[in-house]
Amino acid sequence: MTLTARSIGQGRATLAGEVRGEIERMIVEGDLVAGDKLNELALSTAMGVSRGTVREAIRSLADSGLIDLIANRGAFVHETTLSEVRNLYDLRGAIFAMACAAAARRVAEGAEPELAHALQANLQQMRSAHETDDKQTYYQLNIDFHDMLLNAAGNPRAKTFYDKLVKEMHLFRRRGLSIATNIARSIDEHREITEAVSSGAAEAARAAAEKHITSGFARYMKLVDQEEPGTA
Amino acid sequence: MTLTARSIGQGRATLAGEVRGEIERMIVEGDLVAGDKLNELALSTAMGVSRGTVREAIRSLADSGLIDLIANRGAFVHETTLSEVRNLYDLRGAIFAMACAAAARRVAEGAEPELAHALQANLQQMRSAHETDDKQTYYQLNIDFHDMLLNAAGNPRAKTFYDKLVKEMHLFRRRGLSIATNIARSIDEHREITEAVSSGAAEAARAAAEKHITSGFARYMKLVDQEEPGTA
DNA sequence: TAAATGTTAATTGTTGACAAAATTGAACGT
DNA sequence: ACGTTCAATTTTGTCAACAATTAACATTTA
Repeated sequence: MTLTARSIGQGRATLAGEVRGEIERMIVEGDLVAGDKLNELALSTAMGVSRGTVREAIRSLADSGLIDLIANRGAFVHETTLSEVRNLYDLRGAIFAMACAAAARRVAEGAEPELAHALQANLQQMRSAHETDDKQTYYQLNIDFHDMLLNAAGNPRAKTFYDKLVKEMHLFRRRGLSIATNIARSIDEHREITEAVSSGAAEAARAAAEKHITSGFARYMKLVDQEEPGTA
Repeated sequence: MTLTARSIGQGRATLAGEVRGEIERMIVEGDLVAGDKLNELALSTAMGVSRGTVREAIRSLADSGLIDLIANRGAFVHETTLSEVRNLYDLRGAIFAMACAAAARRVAEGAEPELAHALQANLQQMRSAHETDDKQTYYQLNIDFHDMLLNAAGNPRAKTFYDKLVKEMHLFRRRGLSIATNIARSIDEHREITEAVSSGAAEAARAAAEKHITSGFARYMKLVDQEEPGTA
């Protein structure tokens, strides 16, 4: 592969950074699946860079949770177990709840004059996307909704970690399970969050956000269970 | 420096892992302070390993938040600002609250038969350490208390992240501020958490845990403020 | 003097080679 | 067949050298 032009995205001032992004893409897009081994030599020749550079990229990815490192044996795409998914949902719920509470406080302080309007707009678009059954748009709006709140919380560290969690959860979304289950219910939960945040009610926002993630997990579990019963 | 024998701590199967631990120690113990530059060559000759190995160690530390990486300029010990400390406290509170709620649920399920007793014992020891003004012991017991709860939550990922946060917060604890302020109050908050978790009351445990971290932050801020007013 | 420019030194980025460890698989015996 | 031993091969860990970038300093010029 030749390093493409679009690679000039963000953390890519250096070659290793570019390679890192490429490997991450391979994992997220399913080129590499859970359990796969990352062969340093193979990757380096495939990408036309040196082994050391690939090695550096892999090391940098390891802490993100997408990759497991075993000394003298190599790097493997992390295999997320069902119990880990539960843990990830718990963590994500905790972060998101905290972020929504913080966002609500900032709204109350007048620090986020645009937020209420933006959330409301997103909610409306989501409803029409649902009506027209536009999954693609719905999916993006859903991401945007959570991003807006995370950004409004004014806690960049929280956002970074949240994004990591979401990325890692995608690793488990292999079996083609559609994420979108019970959309109507999910949208209503978004409405609750929007109202609480917009009115500056921190505790209500926190509770609504936590509930949203928790029931999201429940919806997901239901899907998994009916697909492969008795794996829990 | 020659790599000491005690280096056989945890992530030390490989040389780079050992170097990483050594650099981390330097940062935590104050050998390297915020803003300091990490010179690859200097470190490598000092430790008697190759530059590449030091480089790998530094890269691995970067994601932990202790170190900032700037392309073509090098690695610097992260300078934690006051607003970042607030963010870290918020995050830590969210994780700890979630963990305590999870621990309470596990107690309710009978999955943690030892926990209530262990927490109670810790509480008692803490009280006597406070009476005899044994700061060293108190400090360790405080760490143990939080560790027990994080472990009981059954969420290793949460514990890892929590530990990272605590480590990063230590970076800000330069100016010799004693961490132990209003110990009596802190112990009473521990009692609240202990009671909620022991009785399996998840929501109460969550609230008590969150309050504990929040008021810990308030106590800390009071100290900082009276030391250098007008920095917030 | 101060700003701009050119030159040199120091430091990071990248690479290829060598050493050590792990995996593979064939030969061997039971 | 089955497991064990051990050499051959592959793969990772470490190192030292080279290239590219940045920082420091002297020199020129307005």
